[in-house]
Amino acid sequence: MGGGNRFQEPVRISRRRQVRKDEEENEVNESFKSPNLEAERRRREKLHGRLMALRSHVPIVTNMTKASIVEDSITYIRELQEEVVNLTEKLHEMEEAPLELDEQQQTDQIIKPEHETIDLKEEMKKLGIEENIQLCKIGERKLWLKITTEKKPGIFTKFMEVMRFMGLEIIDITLTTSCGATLICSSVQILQGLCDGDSVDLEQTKEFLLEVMRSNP
Amino acid sequence: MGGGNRFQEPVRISRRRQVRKDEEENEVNESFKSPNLEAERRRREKLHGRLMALRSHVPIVTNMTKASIVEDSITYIRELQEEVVNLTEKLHEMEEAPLELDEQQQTDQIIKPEHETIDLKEEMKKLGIEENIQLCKIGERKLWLKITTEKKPGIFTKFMEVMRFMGLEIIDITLTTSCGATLICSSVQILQGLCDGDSVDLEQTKEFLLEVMRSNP
DNA sequence: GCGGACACGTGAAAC
DNA sequence: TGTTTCACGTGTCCG
Repeated sequence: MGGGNRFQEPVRISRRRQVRKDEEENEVNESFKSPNLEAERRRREKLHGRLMALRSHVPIVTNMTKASIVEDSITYIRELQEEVVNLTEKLHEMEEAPLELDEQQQTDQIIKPEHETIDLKEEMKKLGIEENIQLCKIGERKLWLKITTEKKPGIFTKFMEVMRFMGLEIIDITLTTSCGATLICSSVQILQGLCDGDSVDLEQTKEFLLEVMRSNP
Repeated sequence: MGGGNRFQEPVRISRRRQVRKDEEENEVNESFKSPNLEAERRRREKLHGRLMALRSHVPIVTNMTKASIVEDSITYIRELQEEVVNLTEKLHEMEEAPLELDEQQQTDQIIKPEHETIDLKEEMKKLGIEENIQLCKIGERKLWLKITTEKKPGIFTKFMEVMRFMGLEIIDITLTTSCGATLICSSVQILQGLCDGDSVDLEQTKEFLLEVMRSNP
């Protein structure tokens, strides 16, 4: 890009307009026409100020030119929008746990990576409690599990005992209690047993966890 | 704001310039001067296009005018920036767990809401292990605690047993294991005991947790 | 001197 | 009515 890089300084110096070259030659000459002259001046000034303000809000400016300012601001807006999308995505990823009970149906569809998902909701309903267990195989020797149950003291301890007994090592786990309900999400590493050839005996794991749920410590 | 709301349509119709009113009167008249006429035209066109593009990237536009477009885009950029800040803040809040061990010093300063923070790092160091316990009172009957320790099987179970024994109800808890280390963050509700008048016996809680750390199940 | 970028003053249109 | 915004053509600067 060639030409004048910097903004051209206004012809007038102060607030009031200064005589231009034309008017210098023949001072008042015809003077006349300028119904909206100053108004137009103010308008230009305003737009100029806005553009400078816009420029000050954009971190990276390739060029001082007006078009470049607007262009850069567009790309910046795009970057910001994408960043917001990514962040909310990440946030929702981590917020998977504190879902409302009603929203679980959605989760059932979203999280179904490799293997089948065992949904015991109906079976739990027969027992009169709103319990729900989901198991997913998310890797060669990794499981993802989610448990919703009533808040019962000691159930978490028993859960941990079962996990340890089954040779499942907790990689990470979150527990949240709200309104008398408990939600547990966890990824576990399979240390021993449970492996039947290439796959994991999800049924056995389910049974053990069910036992924990049913027990009243 | 009075005047022309919509952008004025260009005088010329097609690509090539169209005669303006001045030139209509006396066709070729003097024709002459326009060394950069078309260049200027292209420049205006470009800026106009950029502004329209900018407008298309801003969801809320109060007015079609140029200055308004720029102004709205500024406010939009501000909103986006603030949103990004808030989201990253939230994200870091939730990511408190998988902090590097070296970064704990920062956390010690950041999270110090109401009561004193008990840092046992030196004491742990004497024992030759990189263990760290922090307790904070975050409410009338609420504690926030953070434990970093070696990854030892069964330590989590024992931790849960201690919590239950002390009458501390887990509100929420996260456990993360990485590189042989375990990080536990949890908020707990104080159900019974532990209360000494208005404050909580953090020392006693600390001792119990310390016992869990030292035990080798 | 050519091309790009700017401020300027103006007529017209929209409200 | 007047005010506001626009596109236009021009002079001018700079690399």
